[in-house]
Amino acid sequence: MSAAAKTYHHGDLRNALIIAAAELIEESGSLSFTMADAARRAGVSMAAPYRHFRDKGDLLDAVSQLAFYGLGVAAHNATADIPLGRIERIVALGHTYYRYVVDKAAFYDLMWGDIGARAIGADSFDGEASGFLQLLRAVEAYLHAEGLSDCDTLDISIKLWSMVHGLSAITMSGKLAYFHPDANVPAMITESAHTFMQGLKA
Amino acid sequence: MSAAAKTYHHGDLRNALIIAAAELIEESGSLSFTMADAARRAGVSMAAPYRHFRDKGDLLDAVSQLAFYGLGVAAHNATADIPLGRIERIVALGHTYYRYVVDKAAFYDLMWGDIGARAIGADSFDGEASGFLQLLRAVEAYLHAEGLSDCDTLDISIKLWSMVHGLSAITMSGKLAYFHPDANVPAMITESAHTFMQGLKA
DNA sequence: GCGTAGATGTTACTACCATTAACATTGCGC
DNA sequence: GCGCAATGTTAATGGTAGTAACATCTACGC
Repeated sequence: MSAAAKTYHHGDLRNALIIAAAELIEESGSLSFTMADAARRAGVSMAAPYRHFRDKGDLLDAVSQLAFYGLGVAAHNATADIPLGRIERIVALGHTYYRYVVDKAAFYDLMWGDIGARAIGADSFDGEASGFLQLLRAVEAYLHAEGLSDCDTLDISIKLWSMVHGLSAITMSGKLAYFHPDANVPAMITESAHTFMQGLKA
Repeated sequence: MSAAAKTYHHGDLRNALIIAAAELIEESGSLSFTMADAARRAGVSMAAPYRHFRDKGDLLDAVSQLAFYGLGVAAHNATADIPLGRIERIVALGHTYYRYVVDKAAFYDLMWGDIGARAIGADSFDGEASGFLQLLRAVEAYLHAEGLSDCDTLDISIKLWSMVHGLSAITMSGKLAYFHPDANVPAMITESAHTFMQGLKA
């Protein structure tokens, strides 16, 4: 059916609602959109969403997965031409992560905030699209190339991820600017990765 | 007046509300308490809080400051007997941070979440109680003791903080357990700090 | 084809919550 | 002590999440 066709049944309301919610979140810069807004944007009544999502949190879960997926895609695109084994590939992943957090600031809370609530349904990490999987690969290749094969890839990947996540989170919270207004965060990400890798060799 | 005395005027309602809100947040493990709840717990009508706080966000701001203050106190207590200049002092601060985030999980969103909203009123970092100030001191002393005086104390402190914050945040979000269920986070904090410092010397 | 079961939508609630308005009490400066 | 500003109270208002009862469509067995 055409986009303009008005049928009693929407056809793909579930996805339409996810997209509507994502748009509302991006536009408003917060998670406080109303179900009625999302429903209106999808062109249905305000009760219709409850046929597809138990409650608002359930809808937010779905948007969250979309956000994680988007991060994975961004990571893939950003590193496609950088050879495995180079630290530049790891650094590029870090920059992409930071950029994603900054650009999609409103998604941040959705992905990482609200501890416990949406923590369980973490299927967002499955599959090739997972940004973390890409980091694991890049780290593994780097460690191999540098003769650090006895290091724990998973352990190191998590530590690198934490560094970047922490820097991104602190920046976005506004606290960083409070005592280091002119911090160059991407540069710090690059340096941190290098310093850390240097420390591994010692 | 005694605690049980019922007077028309509460006497210290502002602080009573902050404490009530903090308790409700800890008990429920989320920020979704109602103003009516906080007011009831403080023993006043549901409209009374609005004489002291513009809205709920304003009350949350106040609780947030309390949370930061508590972190500073915890940091101070945890490092009192560890000499300045030792890396152990830095590591202890990291462990304290992590522990605070885990123990007061519900405060996490308040302190770091909701990007932009409460980001501006960052007075939480002022004064001696600030945990970050304590980190700065510990890092400065360590760099001096190790003959790394040409390093930028602020820059390194922020990087160390980010590492710990990232690890704490990722752990609390539940995502870490998804692919590394038996991760020993405190150990990772210790190792990260050592590896990073080692990298500085290279 | 056709008829019906279940999926999906709709309208019309309910209950709750943040916030405000109008009114009451009280402590403090003069 | 007097009067006013600060602080509380009760009673709306408006808005939102979620539910119930009813309507329409779609898919599938026959």
